[in-house]
Amino acid sequence: MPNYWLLKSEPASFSIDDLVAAPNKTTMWDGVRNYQARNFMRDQMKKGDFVLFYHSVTNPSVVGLAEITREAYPDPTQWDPESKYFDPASPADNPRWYVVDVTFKAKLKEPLSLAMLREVPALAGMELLRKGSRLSVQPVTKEEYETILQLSQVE
DNA sequence: GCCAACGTTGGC
DNA sequence: GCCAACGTTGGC
Repeated sequence: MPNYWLLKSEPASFSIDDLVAAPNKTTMWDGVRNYQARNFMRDQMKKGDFVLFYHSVTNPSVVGLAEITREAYPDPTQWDPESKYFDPASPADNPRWYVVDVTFKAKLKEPLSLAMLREVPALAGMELLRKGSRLSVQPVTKEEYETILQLSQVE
């Protein structure tokens, strides 16, 4: 059984169009530096899992669909002193941070804004809509995912 | 730009 | 182990 996820990204740093433009429409989801998010990626994400791609901060909205195409492996940026994600405290033999590969599937015809999603009763329990929710990698139920699909018209 | 909600750090 | 201080996220 596949899992369903929502991944947040600030479009100014990495947008759905950046994912479309990436080689093989695939990117390494690096820079996650939150343990709860890390645990989801490392312990639960499986190849073939479904992903909602969410733009935060600028016009917060679900903007597209993606897929997990490679399961967790160590995040190389944690050992790169040039990277802003550099973590000198992460041991080479016991990596603290992980990435997965994410591949583009589709854009929504129209973004589904946070404000719109808040008005959908079936989504009332979504982590995304919880006050103070900041988790950038979060599980979504199959029902929530399918509700989003129904609300959106995928290109 | 403001600020609420979180997560992390570090002194004790 | 507690908790104040600090830094960050992210909606508005």
